[in-house]
Amino acid sequence: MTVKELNKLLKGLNKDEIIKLKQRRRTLKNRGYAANCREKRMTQKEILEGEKDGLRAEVERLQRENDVVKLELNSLKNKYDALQRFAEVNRIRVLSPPIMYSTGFPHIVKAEPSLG
Amino acid sequence: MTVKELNKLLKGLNKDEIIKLKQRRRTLKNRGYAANCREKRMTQKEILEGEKDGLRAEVERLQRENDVVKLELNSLKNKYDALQRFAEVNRIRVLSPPIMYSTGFPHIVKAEPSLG
DNA sequence: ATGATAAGTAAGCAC
DNA sequence: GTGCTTACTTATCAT
Repeated sequence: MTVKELNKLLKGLNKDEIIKLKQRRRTLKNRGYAANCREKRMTQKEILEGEKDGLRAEVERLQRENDVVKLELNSLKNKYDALQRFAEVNRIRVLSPPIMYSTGFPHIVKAEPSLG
Repeated sequence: MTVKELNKLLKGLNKDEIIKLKQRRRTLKNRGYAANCREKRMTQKEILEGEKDGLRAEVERLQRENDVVKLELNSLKNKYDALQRFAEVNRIRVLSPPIMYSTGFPHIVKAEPSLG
């Protein structure tokens, strides 16, 4: 390939010999181009598959994250509901003053739900 | 192609003529196989890209869903905190009986937070 | 002229 | 023998 001009220096040849040599050089280069082309095809295919794998991993990550957040949400919903029931009980007791017994302390009508 | 056996019926020929014909048939078939192969390659590439697109869509869907759930979670956290502060106030009032004024009703020390 | 790519050809593998 | 795949060659296109 570095013989680019060198070949031309070999001009002391039959003209069709020169043509044949030039054609030979072209063919060899084409061989390289073809190989190049094939490799590029495979490379791009691998890239594509790599991107696919990356996306699949991302999907799984997001699904796990999603599951976690949904569990958190459910858990908090339960806590919230429990707290709300508890608050309702107390609000009622506040709005209508608690029954007083001889102890002088208000009667606890319902046990507190666990608040985690 | 349906001339499979028909070619053999044409056996009244120079033996190398027969070989040449068989080779010709093989070459033509190979041409078809090659085209087939190329088309398959392109098809599979398209399939791969389709799967990639599907996964990308899935990722976006999950991200949106994730965002929604996280917003829900945050919103509920706020509600929960507000409710908890409210409950604390009332719980205190319950544990140490509310101050009574001349009206005979307990004094509301702090406004209730909005409970949605 | 050089590089890339599509189509065709031939070699080799697998059934 | 048939079909598929790979490497090579050729034709063609763009730079």
